[in-house]
Amino acid sequence: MFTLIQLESFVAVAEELHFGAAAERLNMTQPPLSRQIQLLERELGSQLFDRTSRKVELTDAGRTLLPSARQILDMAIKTELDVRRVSLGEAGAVTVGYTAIAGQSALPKLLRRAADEQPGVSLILRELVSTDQMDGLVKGAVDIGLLRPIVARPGIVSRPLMRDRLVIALPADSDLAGDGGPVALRALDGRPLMMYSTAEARYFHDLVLRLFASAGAHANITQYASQVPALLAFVEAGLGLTLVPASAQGLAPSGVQFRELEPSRGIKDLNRVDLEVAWNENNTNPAVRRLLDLLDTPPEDEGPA
Amino acid sequence: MFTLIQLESFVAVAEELHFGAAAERLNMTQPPLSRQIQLLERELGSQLFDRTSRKVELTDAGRTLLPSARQILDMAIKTELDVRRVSLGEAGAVTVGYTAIAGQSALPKLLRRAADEQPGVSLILRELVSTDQMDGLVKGAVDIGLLRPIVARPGIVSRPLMRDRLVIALPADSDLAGDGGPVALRALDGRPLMMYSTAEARYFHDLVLRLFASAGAHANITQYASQVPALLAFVEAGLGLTLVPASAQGLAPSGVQFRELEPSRGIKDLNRVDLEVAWNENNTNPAVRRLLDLLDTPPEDEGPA
DNA sequence: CGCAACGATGCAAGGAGTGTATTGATGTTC
DNA sequence: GAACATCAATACACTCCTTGCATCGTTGCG
Repeated sequence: MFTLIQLESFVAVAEELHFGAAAERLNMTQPPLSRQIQLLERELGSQLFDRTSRKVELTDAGRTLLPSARQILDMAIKTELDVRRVSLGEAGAVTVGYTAIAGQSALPKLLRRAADEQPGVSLILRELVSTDQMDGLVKGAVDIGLLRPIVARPGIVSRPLMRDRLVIALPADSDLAGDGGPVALRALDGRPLMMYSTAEARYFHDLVLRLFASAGAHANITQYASQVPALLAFVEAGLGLTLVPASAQGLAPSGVQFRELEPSRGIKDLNRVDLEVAWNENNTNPAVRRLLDLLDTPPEDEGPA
Repeated sequence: MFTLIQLESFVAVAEELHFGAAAERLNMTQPPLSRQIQLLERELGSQLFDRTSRKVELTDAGRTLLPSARQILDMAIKTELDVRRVSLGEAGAVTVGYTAIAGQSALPKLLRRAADEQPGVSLILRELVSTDQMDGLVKGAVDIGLLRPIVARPGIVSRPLMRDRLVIALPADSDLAGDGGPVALRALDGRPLMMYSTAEARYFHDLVLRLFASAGAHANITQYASQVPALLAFVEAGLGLTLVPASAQGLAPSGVQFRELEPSRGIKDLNRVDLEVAWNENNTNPAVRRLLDLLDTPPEDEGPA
């Protein structure tokens, strides 16, 4: 694993394209700078610069690294500032975890109410899959989780926040649209399917596959995305169809239409998308308590009437 | 500036909450681990753990650092894999920069066409403000920029991609909606305004302020966000109104309506949102050329008829 | 071809980091 | 309250790493 010093060295050379000038900028001499770059190249197994005594140019690998290097360094600086800020006794920090889907529904609400009613609270927002949120809640790294119901862990309490279901998103001119009524899942057999990325929305990925399997239909996945608007954009573009939470219909481009899943045997029970708010009962942060109170509403089923 | 090793040490202790177990996990002994944590605490000026010989607990500062530390380490690993991948001679990598707004319009199109017509190209996507994109184009860190027109730089060529304008987004029950015709900007005077974050959408932030100034109206900004869908969600929730590109109307929740800006003196010329594609004429990457060809379409004015 | 510029390499010195051994503090049990 | 086990912090010695100075080798330019 490389060091941040090596990344800084790399960025300086990549921007100056001259080892001597870069060294001067970093307040060091050229030879150790040269060696840091070589160490980095060895670490990454990649030549980062094509260089002679007269020219220094970035390779493809170097050009790939540069924006990421900058981003990592920026994050390191920002992180240092965040930690100092909290440490200096500013308003309590609350770390909120949310799933990709909660980011489209429950999170905006929480943000709104927090901004209105608790302007002094510093929210640290982390998009995490539900299992990682639960780990974070157990360990104290996450104060509040917006996650799907999973196996309870000792010390973690939760409460229903939202209940939803999946609906079919079709291109405007799809032959599957019919008269506007529910569509059988079997009718989706073999159609190009826009699917949730397993890294960011594994629950939905798995739920969709379970729905297909229960209907004996083949899920022909041709594209992945982690965000519902991206999936819907693919549908609008005619790349295929997808299943999204009913609550996401408000995000739809105009060239997308929605249909309910026909509630055949097995589908009705499977097609359930719950969202909970969870926290660690040993969490003593009063700002967390206050945020939880903001979310103290009964479950609601969202979707068009 | 801390080291990634220190972050790894911190994460291990934060997860184990026991220096001995964390040291074992890191294949080192406890005393140097203790010292790494102390160095990190000194570097950040913050106590990260409250600890005795019997208990180790995260402080607020520690809890703030933990998710960021994880993210930085994740990014470092991902970056290393990306660089190796490019270096191993896989299909050419193309770094595409895009503004927050282009991410809602031009980018999805590019992605679609690239996936269809150039499946072997590895796209590295970076959301950057236009000036940072231009810097990246000059330096070679960005191959293709999707940005607003800014002062040309030597060696950078550009081409119009999209032309747009701002429209008013109102809650469904707004008294400003009138009969559906254009609304004067003066009528927005003092209304709660949802505004673009300067960090991510400075151009739009500034354009909105210029429009207000030219109409002699006061921009009463009460919320910031970096993404159009978030701004529209705020409008739907009744928090106020906003100005968005006409092309974004397809993203609107059902509880939001749009009105044109009345083309009074000054407004018509100011209310112009252009998007260009730019690249460095010295860029020799053939994959870049091919992607540029995909985007070779005349300017179009997007919006409802 | 000669020359200047500049990255790479060799060497020495100082600094940084590790493990072993030990100390000091903290909870628990009796 | 005392004894004890556990465990983080500290001291010391040793090894490795990093830096700067000096020099070499290569590259473009005139």
